Amino acid sequence: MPQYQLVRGMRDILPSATARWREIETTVIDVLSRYGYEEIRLPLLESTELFSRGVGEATDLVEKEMYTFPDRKGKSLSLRPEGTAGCVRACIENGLLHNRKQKLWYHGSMFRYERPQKGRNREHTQIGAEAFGMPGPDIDAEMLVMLARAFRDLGVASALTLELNTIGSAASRARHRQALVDYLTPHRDELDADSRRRLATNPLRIFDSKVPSTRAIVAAAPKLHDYLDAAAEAHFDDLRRRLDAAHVDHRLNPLLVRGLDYYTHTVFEWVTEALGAQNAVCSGGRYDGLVERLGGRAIPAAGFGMGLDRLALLHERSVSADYAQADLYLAVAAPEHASWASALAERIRDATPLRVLQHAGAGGLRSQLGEADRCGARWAAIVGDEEMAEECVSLKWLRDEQRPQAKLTVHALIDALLA
RNA sequence: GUGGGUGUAGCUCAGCUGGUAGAGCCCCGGAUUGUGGAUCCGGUCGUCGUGGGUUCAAAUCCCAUCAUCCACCCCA
Repeated sequence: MPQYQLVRGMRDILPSATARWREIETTVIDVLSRYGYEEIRLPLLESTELFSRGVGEATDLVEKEMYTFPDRKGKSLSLRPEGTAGCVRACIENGLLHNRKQKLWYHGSMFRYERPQKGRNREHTQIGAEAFGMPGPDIDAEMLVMLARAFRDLGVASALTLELNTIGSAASRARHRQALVDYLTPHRDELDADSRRRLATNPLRIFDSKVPSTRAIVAAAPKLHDYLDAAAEAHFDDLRRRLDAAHVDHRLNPLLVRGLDYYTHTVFEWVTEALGAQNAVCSGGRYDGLVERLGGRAIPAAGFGMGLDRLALLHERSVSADYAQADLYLAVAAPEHASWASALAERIRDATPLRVLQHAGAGGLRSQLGEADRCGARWAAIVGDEEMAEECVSLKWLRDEQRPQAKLTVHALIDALLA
C-alpha cells in the first residue's frame, strides 16, 4: 500500500482517460465559441462572503458543503463550489458589464465537501457559461439549442433528457413561498424530519420529498405555477415555442427547483438514467437578480454548469473510441541505427503533423513491433542496415493487412504518410 | 451528516471450521538471430489497507482506524 493516498473525494484522471476528457472539452468549447462565447479564467479561491451572499446563506451548498478556511491574516476564504458567483464578481470588478452584453465560458475545478459516491466527488470539473445583459427568452432558447448541439456532437444526446421549468420572478417566488409556508406550518408535525427542516430553509424542495405521508400533504399545497405573473408565463411560453421550432425536445418538470438562491424564471437540467443517483449532467437557468445582489447594476443573466466527470462517464458508456498514443512508431533493427532514426523522426515531425513515437531502451525488433501495435500506431517505420545504406525506410501498415510493407525513400515516406 | 457493502500482485478476483499466499489478465523473455496481433513455454511483481488484541501460529477471529463503493441527502 502506498504511503500517501488521495485526499478523500479528490481524483486522479489517468492517461487512459485524459484523451477522452480532452475530446469532450474541445468539442464543448468549440460549440461555445461558435455561439460567440469567450473564455474567462477565474480563481479557485474567493472570499467566503461572495458565496454566502451570492449563492445564498441557507443553501446546502453554503451551509455545509464548502471548503472554508482562514488565510494567514484571518480572512475567510473558500474554494469555489460553483462558478457563477466568481464570474459575476469578475465581471463587476473589471467593468465587463458596463453598457454591454457578455457571453463567457470558463472551465475548471469546483469543490464541494460531500459524501463521495458514483458521479459525485469533492473535486469535480465543470465547463460553465454565462450570458449577461439579455433579458428575453431568446438567449435562454439559444443556450439550450447550443447545449443540444454540444450533446449531439459528443454523441451522448440519446442518453439525455432536457427538463424545464419556470420559477418566475423573485417577487412571485417570494409570494408563493410565503403561501407554501402558511399552508405547511399547521401540518408541521405530520411532515418527515427532512421536510420540517426545509420548511425553514428551502420550502420549495419539500415538493421533492419521497416520503408518502409528506407527498400526500404536499399534493394539496399551493403550486408555484399559480403564482406566476403574466410576464413570467409569457417568457416561458415564448421559450417553449422557440425550443419546439428548433426541435429541441424537452419535458416540463414543475418540481424542478435549482438549489441555489439566485435562480429566477427559466431553470433547466439535462438528466440521464445511465449514471445512477447522480443524474444531472448539466443544469442552469436565469439569475436576473444576482449581479445587483453582488453590487453591480440590475443586469439580467442566464447560465449553466456542465459536470465533466459525469459527462465523461456518460461518454464512456455511449461512445467507444480508441485513443491512440501515436500515429507512427519508428523501430530500429539494432542500437547503432538509433541516431540515424532520430534524425529521421525529426524530419517526419517537421514535414507532417503526425505523432511519431521513436523506440527507446532495450528490446529487439519483435518487441518493438509489439509496442507499435499496443500504442495504436497506424504505421511502423523500420530502420536497419539495408535501409540506412540506401537512405530508405521500410513502412509497414499495421492496421491494413492488404497493403504490403514497402521500402521507401524519405521523400516517398513522407508523401505516403500525408496521403 | 445517516445507512449498508468492500479492502489480498499494476488490474479482476480465489484463498473452507486459524497452519505461514494463488489464478487469470497485463508486463518481460523465448519458440521465430530484421517483423505486431494467434498459439505454446518460461519469468518478474505482495508490509493480505493500517494499528492493536487473542493464539504455539492470523489474510482468516476480535477491536479500532483509514480508504473505497452504493444508497439517503444534495447536486454538475
